[in-house]
Amino acid sequence: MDKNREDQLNETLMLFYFAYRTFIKEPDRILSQHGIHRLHHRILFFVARQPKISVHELLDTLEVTKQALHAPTRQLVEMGYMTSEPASYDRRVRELKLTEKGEALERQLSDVQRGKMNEIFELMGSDSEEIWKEVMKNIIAVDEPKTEDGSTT
Amino acid sequence: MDKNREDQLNETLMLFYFAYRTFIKEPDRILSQHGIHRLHHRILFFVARQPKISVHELLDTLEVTKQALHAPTRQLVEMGYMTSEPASYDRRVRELKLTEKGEALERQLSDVQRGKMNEIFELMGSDSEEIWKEVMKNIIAVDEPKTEDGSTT
DNA sequence: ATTATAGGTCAATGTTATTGACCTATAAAA
DNA sequence: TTTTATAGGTCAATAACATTGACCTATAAT
Repeated sequence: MDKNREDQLNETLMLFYFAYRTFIKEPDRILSQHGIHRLHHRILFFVARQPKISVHELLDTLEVTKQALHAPTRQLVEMGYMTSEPASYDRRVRELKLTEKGEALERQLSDVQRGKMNEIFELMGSDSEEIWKEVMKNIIAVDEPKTEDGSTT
Repeated sequence: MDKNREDQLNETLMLFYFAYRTFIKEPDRILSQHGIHRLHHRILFFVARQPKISVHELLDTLEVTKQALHAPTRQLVEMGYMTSEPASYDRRVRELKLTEKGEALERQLSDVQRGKMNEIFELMGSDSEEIWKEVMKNIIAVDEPKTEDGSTT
């Protein structure tokens, strides 16, 4: 790989780091006003996307241990942002759902990020949205488990 | 904002989170084999890009306190990955530089990321690289300080 | 001489995360 | 029906990573 190409790729590495850091800055500022943190936002986000998600599914999504998830989850329930009720189909399973208060906070936090992405994609055109997503999907793809014949599961 | 548009933007939020997490996974695995961590990679990366960078410049780049930077920096020097020498122009300033051993480790870590990005951009075409970078630059731009007349500094 | 800058260090604190152990409740399988 | 597995909660110990605050040396600039 020639020097110039390496410099271009180094720029992408820097942009990835700086962009991610910037992207979570404002939500983190809002979270801290409520005495909660990044992981709380992630929980709120994924519970909002998939109401009645189980603790187990959330663990698999976030790739953390249940001990790491437990404290923030309990806090969110205690603060009235979320409920945790036994599932009718299996009383061992807890179904997590946002309350109206939780939905409002999740909206406030994620709207900052959705609004910024929307603004950029409107500025740059809808092709940019598809391409940006495709690049990100390709990055994630490396990490996905494969079956023995090489097909993705 | 209609429901469908919100769903599309939610997908971008998920992709950003999952892609960033995947992107640092393999370097983190290598780092842990050496008993060091994410911040060490960041230090190695920025010192590699800008040899003779001062501690102060590195603090500004990484946006951490000097107390947070200090331990990892000292470890990297003690482990023989980096040197810290007084600058000729101002003996208070320490110039950080990678040793050959440090350059090799930085290359090993960042090549995983550069290689992945290169592979994706080759697959998707050079337009995708320019567009992806432009989106990321726009995300970073929100956070940049502005002068009174609105021009970026 | 005084003040400011660059950097190093110690202490206290707190979040995020880990591994390991152990508990209850419930469901599924033998 | 007894046994085993699953879902979840909790406690403890540990550790990275980060903060604020305080204080120190050395050097440069005023």
